[in-house]
Amino acid sequence: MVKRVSLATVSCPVGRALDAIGDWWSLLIVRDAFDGLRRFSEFQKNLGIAKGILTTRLRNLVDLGVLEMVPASDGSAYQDYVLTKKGRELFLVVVSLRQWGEDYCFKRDEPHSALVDTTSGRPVGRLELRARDGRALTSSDTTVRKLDPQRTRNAKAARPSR
Amino acid sequence: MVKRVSLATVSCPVGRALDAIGDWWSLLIVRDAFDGLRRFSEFQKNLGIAKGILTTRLRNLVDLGVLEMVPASDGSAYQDYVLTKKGRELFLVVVSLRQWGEDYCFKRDEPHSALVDTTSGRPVGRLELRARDGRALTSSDTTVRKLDPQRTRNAKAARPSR
DNA sequence: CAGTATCCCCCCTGATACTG
DNA sequence: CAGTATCAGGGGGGATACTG
Repeated sequence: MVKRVSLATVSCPVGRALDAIGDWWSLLIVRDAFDGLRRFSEFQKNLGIAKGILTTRLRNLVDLGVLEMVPASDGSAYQDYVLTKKGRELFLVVVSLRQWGEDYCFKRDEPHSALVDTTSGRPVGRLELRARDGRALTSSDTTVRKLDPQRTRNAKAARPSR
Repeated sequence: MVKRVSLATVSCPVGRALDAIGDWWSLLIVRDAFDGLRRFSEFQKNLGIAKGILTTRLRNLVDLGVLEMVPASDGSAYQDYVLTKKGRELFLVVVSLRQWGEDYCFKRDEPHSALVDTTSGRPVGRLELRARDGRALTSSDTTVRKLDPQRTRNAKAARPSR
């Protein structure tokens, strides 16, 4: 996928992560994969995405190593798209978005889907960030230690100035 | 910001969250805000974003209630853009992206910025999701309990079919 | 400094039709 | 079903100039 600017080489991990899966559809596909969808048509129907776009996105995610193609579980001639380890480790990204969405993108009492612990069937707890010694941390307890003064993006990399 | 398709009304919190802050620049702006940037020019220089785009994005984030404008701390005639509570609670989204980026978007020994606990100056721990009873959970321990069979997006909401 | 205004291009997106 | 091919459009995105 060609982009205007590339964040693939910036020193900030957030930038690189967004470069990989920060586009409009990718995380939704990953979310659906967590929900058990595997087939082209399942993604297409569930997302309402155009086939061409879906093809591009799936290929991109496969190239990135987030999804992999495996022989279809139902024995058909096609492939299933399943999460790799790299893809499964996007779990907390999806969960963090889910929790924020639940907290701030719904009106009171407006129903939404919920993430449940399969063992107990009860909703999961809140995500937490802790210090090495176990103290819970919020944004005000942390700083980014920058390792170099490099700019956030690699200036002019994407397009020669006219 | 006008989009082709709107996810603002889907029942999945992930979709709604992405509808709000899932575009190319918004989370980068939020990340910079966590890093202490407040001024228009700071964002503009650090992101390398065009001024017009930045204006649009900042306004969108203010409209969403993620950022708010406050009188400039240096007494100048302009405004500072600071995170609201809603914005600060995107912290874990940014952290999850950061940790995934650190794990999968850098070569071995390639330097990257790190999030440190200000008190100890040491890198923070890993994000964790736990069940209500305290057990750590991974993606395979959870399921989404869907509350209605509504489609992921509101079909045809954005554009009448031709 | 902090935007606004304008121009323009390219790519993303979506729709439709087609193939094995 | 699982894509590929093709086309049209619209808007995101960048550069530049301008304003208070």
